[in-house]
Amino acid sequence: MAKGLTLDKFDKSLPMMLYRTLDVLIPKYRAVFKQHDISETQWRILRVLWEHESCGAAELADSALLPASSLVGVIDRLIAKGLVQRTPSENDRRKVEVRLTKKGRALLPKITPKIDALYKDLQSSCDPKSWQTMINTMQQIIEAA
Amino acid sequence: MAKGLTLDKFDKSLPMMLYRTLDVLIPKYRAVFKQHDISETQWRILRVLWEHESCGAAELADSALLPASSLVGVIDRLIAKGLVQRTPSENDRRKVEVRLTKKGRALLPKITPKIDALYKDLQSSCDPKSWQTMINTMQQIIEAA
DNA sequence: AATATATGCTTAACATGTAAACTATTTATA
DNA sequence: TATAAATAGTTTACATGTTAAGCATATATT
Repeated sequence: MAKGLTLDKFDKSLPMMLYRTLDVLIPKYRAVFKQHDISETQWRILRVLWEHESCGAAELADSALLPASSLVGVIDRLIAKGLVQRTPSENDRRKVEVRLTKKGRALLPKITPKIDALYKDLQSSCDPKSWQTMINTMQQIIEAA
Repeated sequence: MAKGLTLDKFDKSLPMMLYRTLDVLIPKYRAVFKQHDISETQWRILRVLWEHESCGAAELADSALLPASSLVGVIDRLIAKGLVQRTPSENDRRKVEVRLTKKGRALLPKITPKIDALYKDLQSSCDPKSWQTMINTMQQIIEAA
């Protein structure tokens, strides 16, 4: 809020606080991803595939918090980079399976430690109890919705 | 997370929780804004202008948490709807002043009560102390950044 | 005053989000 | 089984985000 005007009630509202928090966190992540020429969105895909060998598009979109229609282009670009591949499913010919390539899999252990370090650092700037309350309260809001 | 796969550590990470929380909140807001044919982004602009008669573009972008380059198009579309106007500043000819039109100002009291009600409802689903801890912890993260 | 630098906004190119429609299958139902 | 309905993914059109560059004006330096 360097030059920002003040509208206290608005500024401290939950949506604005969520946006603002992301606005300070994501650039830090992006700086890491940029070193490996991927976007934060692309990272979310890779991160899911890392733990789930093969995913249908719907699962993948859901797990990475991407709208299905956005996923298409993101996967296209990951394929162009040789990080994932798309295979039509055999059982259900509507489905598509997405999986990491060797190159994609090789990328993850290079990035993950940096991200983990970043996260640990972030977490250490907060009281653990407050942190947990923050997470739990968000979880509660999500579940109540 | 209807169909979402489970990656507990990832799912509960702060960025993902922030995204997920926004993902449940923003659609509720959008439903209100849609009734008045504006987007959530446009609303943030109007909301700021409501309390600040006339804003330079930089202030406005900062206050509404929009990148300056996005602001241009958003303002263009708000002008097309007749809700705001752009006036070149007299003192500094680089600057532009943005302000509500009569129509724009008239829109606000129609939307605000619905948004306030929505917010009150949201807040009532949480323990006030937890809520405040959540907000404070985010504020702390923002300031630490 | 002349030049350099900074500032404020805009433009451009591309990635992603949003909403709705569309296609090809599959599954359910008459 | 023929038809309707649901599902999986894609496409489209448009709004917005991201990054970098561009342009005009203003300010600082010499």
